[in-house]
Amino acid sequence: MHHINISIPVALDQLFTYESLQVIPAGCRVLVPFGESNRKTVGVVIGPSSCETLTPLKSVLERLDEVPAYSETLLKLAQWMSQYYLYPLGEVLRSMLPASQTKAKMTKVKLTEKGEAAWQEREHPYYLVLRALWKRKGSVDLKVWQKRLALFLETYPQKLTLARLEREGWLHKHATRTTNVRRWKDLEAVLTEEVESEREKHLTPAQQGILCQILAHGQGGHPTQPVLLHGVTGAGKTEIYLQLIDRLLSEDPRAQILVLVPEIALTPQMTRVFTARFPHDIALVHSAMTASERWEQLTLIRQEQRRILIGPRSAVFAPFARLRLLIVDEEHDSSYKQGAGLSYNGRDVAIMRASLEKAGVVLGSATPSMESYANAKAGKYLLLELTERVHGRAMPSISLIEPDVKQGFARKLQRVSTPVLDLPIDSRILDALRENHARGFQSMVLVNRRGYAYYLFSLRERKAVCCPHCSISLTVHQNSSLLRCHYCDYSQLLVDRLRDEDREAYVLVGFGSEQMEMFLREALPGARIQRVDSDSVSQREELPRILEDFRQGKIDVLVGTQMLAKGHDFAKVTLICILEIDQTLNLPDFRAGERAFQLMVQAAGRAGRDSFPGQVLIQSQKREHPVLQAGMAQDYQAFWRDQEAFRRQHVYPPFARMILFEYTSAKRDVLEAWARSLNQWFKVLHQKFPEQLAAIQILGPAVPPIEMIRGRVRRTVLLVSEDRTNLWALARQLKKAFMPLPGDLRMRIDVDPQSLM
DNA sequence: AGCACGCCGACT
DNA sequence: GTCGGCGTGCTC
Repeated sequence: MHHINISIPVALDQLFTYESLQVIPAGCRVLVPFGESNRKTVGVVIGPSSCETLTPLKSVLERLDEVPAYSETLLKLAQWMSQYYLYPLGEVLRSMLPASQTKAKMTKVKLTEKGEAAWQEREHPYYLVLRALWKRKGSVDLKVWQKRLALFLETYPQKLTLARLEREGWLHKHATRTTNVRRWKDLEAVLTEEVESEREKHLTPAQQGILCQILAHGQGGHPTQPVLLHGVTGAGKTEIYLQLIDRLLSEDPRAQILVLVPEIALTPQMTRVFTARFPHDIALVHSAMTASERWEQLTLIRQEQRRILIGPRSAVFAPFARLRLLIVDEEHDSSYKQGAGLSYNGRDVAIMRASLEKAGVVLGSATPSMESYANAKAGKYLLLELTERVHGRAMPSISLIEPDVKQGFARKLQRVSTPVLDLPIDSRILDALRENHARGFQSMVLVNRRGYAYYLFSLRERKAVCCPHCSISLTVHQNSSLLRCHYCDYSQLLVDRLRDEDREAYVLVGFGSEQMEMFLREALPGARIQRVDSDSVSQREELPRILEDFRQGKIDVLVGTQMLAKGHDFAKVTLICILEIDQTLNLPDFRAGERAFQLMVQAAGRAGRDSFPGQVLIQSQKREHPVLQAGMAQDYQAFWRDQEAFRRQHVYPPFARMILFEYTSAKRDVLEAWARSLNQWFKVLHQKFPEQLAAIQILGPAVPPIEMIRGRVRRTVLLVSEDRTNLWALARQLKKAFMPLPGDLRMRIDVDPQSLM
């Protein structure tokens, strides 16, 4: 009998020891009985256990991988992530494989025959409930089902529980078996369709120089240092990636390469470029794929049937056999940071993985994050800069226009469809749009928020109409017929909220993408206008289709949120209008300036890619703002100087590290009492460890800008310090000190938070 | 995080 | 008297 340590996906920082007849190597998944009910759970073998135990051990039920699912480096990476992100190892390991690949058991809820009959009979008293709970006949995941029930009872309060419905014979619970644990199976060598591979493009001397420096950097042993490739938009960074990959593959035919891209850039266009150059080498992962499709692509990488993987942040965990190079494109992009759960930054994990794999890593961006640029300046990264566009193409011009219209205006609710007196766009910008269209070119208009109007303002109460579950105003949608919360998806029909005579007491404030689209349709008669935001492109295939239509010239003007400014290249777009940069700058967030600068420069990068000069018009009342000045000149150095001073002065990243603790509870008084005990705890700690805490700022417990989300009140504690060691030590203490948390309190830890809201 | 145990209010 | 609410505590 062997004793082995196994990591289980539970919120516990400990390993569990099991018995096994065979020796199972580290990194293999196993099926084990866990907990009082011995529920079947997938664990990961960490190694042999040496310690003697007094209690009898349970036995491993089944070995799930012949060859470890987690390589040695992936296990090390998981351990590093667990430490760095203060997250239980078992949960980290689970997050590294595609969802539902590690679940052994799932509970489902199914209609009985009696239930199905009622589900189909309109007149049945239970028709409404059952329809709300089952979108179609068949099984529903228990958790999903319970959420649906809660939602239903909110509108139709009555006494209904799962147990009662089960007892009355409408439904029954059943557990699906362990069969959906994914195994690696040998794929037949997949035939790729014959594609004419595209020839390399000729590099400019500047590109050639960069390529040589990266290659030289990687020679003589291991390329230990990341490369930060800072190249203006249109400087041909992609071509450098392609030729770098090509050189590497001809040097080492078994080498594998990871290309990380922001989620939004995973369009057919992007993959076409890589596939054209390396027709038989591309594996691809993106969010529209099902778990099994991803699993299949990962298998191709694992079995070395493909040498290049393109994917979003989660691709950084792919089971490479021989990873030699990692490329992080648009490294500044905020989509590399996962928002919920284990909130890791794909770029940072990529750098750690590169170092563990002894592989090279190249970060590329036209607007590097201040974190990466600071690392480069400090000599931790090799900084390479491309300052000119290929083929001597001119940089687009950016001009700032101080609006001749009143901003922050409000409009009567009743006459929304008639032309309004206050215009959302300066007349010069509108003229430029008209003229550009008349000349046969395309334009893009960027606004900050989806929906129709930003919010509905009650004149009587002098405040915006808010979500009942979140302390945030509801956004007006669908030509002001619907109110929706962008945090919890709560929605309410306007007719349900106010009677007709009440309408006089409300006004609409702000132009969302939906209303901007309507406005432009009126203002630009004859132009074909399409809106792009997460409402209009909810279906997965829709965005690529719209972008393709746009590329083919079937659309004249794209209106949308900032997602338009990211990574798409359109040859005939010669005018881009950014209407609300001031609001971006005004956000109560120390990264506001960085976001605004990125938006301007990235948007400018979309304009005039081909042989037509591009123009960017920024509507702003802050002409003197140094960030806007830097943005207009597309001068990263000027931006850096301004923000560096500001961030150093306030000790913000990248000159300090941050760890954010968020505590939530459904009850405000519970949370307030909790905040007091946290304060007490910090006070005692300060007395005990004055030196260690001297260099750490403890901000909070504080009320965050959005105090309540999804019916849970929030408090935050922000730890800031330049002293990494003591910062993490304090965070670990704070995490441990109150475990387990009393009552319904929940804690979320966000290391290197992207947002402090 | 699940899941079971256990101790109190309101229904047949 | 039971059903079912959710606080508490454990998981090799």
